[in-house]
Amino acid sequence: MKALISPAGISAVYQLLSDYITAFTGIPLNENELIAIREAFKYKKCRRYQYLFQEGDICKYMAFLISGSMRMFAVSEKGMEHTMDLALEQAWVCDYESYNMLTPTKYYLQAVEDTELLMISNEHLQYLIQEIPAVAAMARKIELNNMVNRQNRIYANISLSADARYHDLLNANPTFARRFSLAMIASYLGVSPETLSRVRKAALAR
Amino acid sequence: MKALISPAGISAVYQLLSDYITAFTGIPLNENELIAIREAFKYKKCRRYQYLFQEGDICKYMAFLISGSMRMFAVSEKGMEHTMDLALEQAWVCDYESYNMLTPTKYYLQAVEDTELLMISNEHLQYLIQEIPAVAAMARKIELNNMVNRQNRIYANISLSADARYHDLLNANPTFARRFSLAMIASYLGVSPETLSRVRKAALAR
DNA sequence: CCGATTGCTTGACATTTGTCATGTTTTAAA
DNA sequence: TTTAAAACATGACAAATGTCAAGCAATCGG
Repeated sequence: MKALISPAGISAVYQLLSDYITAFTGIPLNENELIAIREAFKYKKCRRYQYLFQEGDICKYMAFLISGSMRMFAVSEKGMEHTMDLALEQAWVCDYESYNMLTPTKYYLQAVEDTELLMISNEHLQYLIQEIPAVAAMARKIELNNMVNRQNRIYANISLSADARYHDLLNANPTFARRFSLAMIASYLGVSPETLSRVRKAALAR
Repeated sequence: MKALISPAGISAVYQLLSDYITAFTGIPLNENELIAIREAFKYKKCRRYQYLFQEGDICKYMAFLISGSMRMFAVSEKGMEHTMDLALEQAWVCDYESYNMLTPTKYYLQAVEDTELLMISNEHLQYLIQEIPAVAAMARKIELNNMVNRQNRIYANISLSADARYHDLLNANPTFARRFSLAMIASYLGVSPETLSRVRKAALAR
């Protein structure tokens, strides 16, 4: 059995987060801020296929991926899975609606690979935002990026073919093809796995 | 020629905005706050078909619709219009990306009918957010609603048929069918006008 | 290393949606 | 009111995508 914890240990995990915050915002963190961040974020490891939440749960935490990958999807009445989000290390993931409004989520959040997370509740996050300028800047920037990404995804959905949407997605996220199964990517794009398989084949022929 | 200004005059227009803020947030506004709001928002009227911004412009203002309606759309390389947003009175509209990052917008914002607006620059908005709790709550709530709406639209796009997307949209916005042309709604849904026409016909047959 | 499960590919065909052309209806300006 | 323009509807057909079934390939636990 493989070890699930980072070889370098928990400490390195928090280091990764604070490095990310500093790099992402351009604002350094002082010693007190580092401590507050360590106290606010819970470390968690998920095995492959493990769920962080399921339909009907409240999404209590926003999660920062240290390693591994996750996907968030909904299940339609006919039992089909529809992928709302795909996330790799250094990405954030949560159901924004449930997290902020404390309503039951429509989604499932599942680890695609063995995954390490740092999780923060909304109360802790609001506290850090108030106290730490770098965290405030980060939260603001994440929200903005999220908004822009969703806008672009909507535009792709209403204007592009399956083929174009796929190549757009890979262009923005070149590693997705290696890290997520064909079925997951197809479901993210809103096409059948068969269609995506044919799109890939057509791309090879060029 | 029809008069474009509200019969009741400009004052009533600002009253509408402050009533909206109070009702939307549940937080009352005091006299000083009302004055600050009046100073921060510019009144503007747009004739039908007039553009508030075009591709390449910076979206300098967020607009609150007092009356009328607008749509925001992009034009693809093949010259097709793709509607990102449809807005009626009491709705807010802007290109969130351009407004916040000061980048040139990809979109056109056009009045669908003669429209009255109250517009606010990002600097003024940030100031009001700092100074007025009700405005802070409102901005937060608008952002959250926006995020949720986009998430739901993405889910509809990747999981529902043209027919289901149309009826979903009308369910959430029953007046859209009267206020926006078939072509605009079709382009919002990401289907051809002919398809939407047939969807409507099928709905009648039930 | 093996078998079983899962993921992927492929073909045949069905369904949905798009495109083009044309005619009708509605709208708005003179 | 009249007329031109725009919006909408409809039929015929084309293209894109979905579905189903079967086989192949990769993966993983024993």
